[in-house]
Amino acid sequence: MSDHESHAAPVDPVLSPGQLETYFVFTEAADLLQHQIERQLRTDGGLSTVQFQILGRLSGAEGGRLTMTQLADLVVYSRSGLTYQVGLLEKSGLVNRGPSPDDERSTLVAVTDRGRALFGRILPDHAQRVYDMLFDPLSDEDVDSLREVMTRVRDHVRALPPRSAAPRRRRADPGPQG
Amino acid sequence: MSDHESHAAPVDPVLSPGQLETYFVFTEAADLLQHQIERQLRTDGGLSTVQFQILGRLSGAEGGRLTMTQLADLVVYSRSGLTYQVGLLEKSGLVNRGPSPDDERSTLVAVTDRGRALFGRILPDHAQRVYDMLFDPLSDEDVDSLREVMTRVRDHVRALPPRSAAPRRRRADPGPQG
DNA sequence: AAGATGTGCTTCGAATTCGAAGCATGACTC
DNA sequence: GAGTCATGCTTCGAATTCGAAGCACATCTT
Repeated sequence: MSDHESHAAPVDPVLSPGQLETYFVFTEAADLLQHQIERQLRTDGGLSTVQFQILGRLSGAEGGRLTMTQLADLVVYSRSGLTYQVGLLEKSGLVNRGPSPDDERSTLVAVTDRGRALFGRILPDHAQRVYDMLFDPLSDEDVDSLREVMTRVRDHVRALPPRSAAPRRRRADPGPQG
Repeated sequence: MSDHESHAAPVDPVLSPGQLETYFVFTEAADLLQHQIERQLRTDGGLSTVQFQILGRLSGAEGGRLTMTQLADLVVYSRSGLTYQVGLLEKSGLVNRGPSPDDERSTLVAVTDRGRALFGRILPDHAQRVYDMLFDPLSDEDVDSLREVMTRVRDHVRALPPRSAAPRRRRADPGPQG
């Protein structure tokens, strides 16, 4: 034990006990919800959560279509994963893919009528299930508070500089001592 | 579709607009956090989130050991998935598996010293990262509120009757028609 | 105490996931 | 307008995921 407390003494924990507990409970609850939802959607409509989200985002989008990148960003999914999932949906006739007039590189994904119909058919049951799991035990104030807090967190995370997000080299980086 | 509006009239949406928005934002934020954390842990300690959670749960457990089932339940993971992950951790010498004295069927998983060491080494950075992402934009009251709300949700979901949870046939099921 | 039913874990197979690499188009500089 | 860097998407390979089925032990019933 040669710790004659130099400069770094008792090492303040970065997270207070309350924060740690909050983090754990948040994670646990989110995982539980996620698994239940996955199961429900699969059973009820034969869709995975991502597929459901894709249909939902497209149904809500201007003109019912979005580019692959926009979609990947909205549903928080990898590009390659999205390619795979959209491929499945297209095979099932729930979405279409076509070239973008604006940008020759882009692919526009659009919901089909069947896609909209399926989404509309599934939504009520899904909403009911979400209500039973998430909102049933919460008051209106709880919901408002939760929305407010999570919105702030989401915006904060989205605004954070991507940690190791230079997979593609950045342009002429002036560097540390530029 | 011979729906000549029978008893079910305008179909009140199950979720209010506020609830729907809350659900979306919650999901989005949780997914964002999850992805970031996954990446950070992988980069920083060579572990997946589940592996990290397993080490954490074991480190915090009485005697540093738990059965596979207890562990699967705590980290919210499938049994077979846990078998796989624990197998990986064992290969890396971070945990041990052994028979349970109480129940010959059970397997007891225990953290090794190396496992504890690794977990302890990784934790601070992880905590810092969680702070930056989740707690930085929140006040103390926000954190308290979030913990309280999520605790209620977690307990509620845990208490719910498993929806389609009869993967193994139930005992002498009288069946639909006796 | 034998037979039936329940529980704990692993194996197996099929589907999904992601990052890295590849390919094509766009944008910017000189 | 050729060269260079940036962006959008897909392909590829390797790793992970889950449920169903299988195996072994435990518990309950008669």
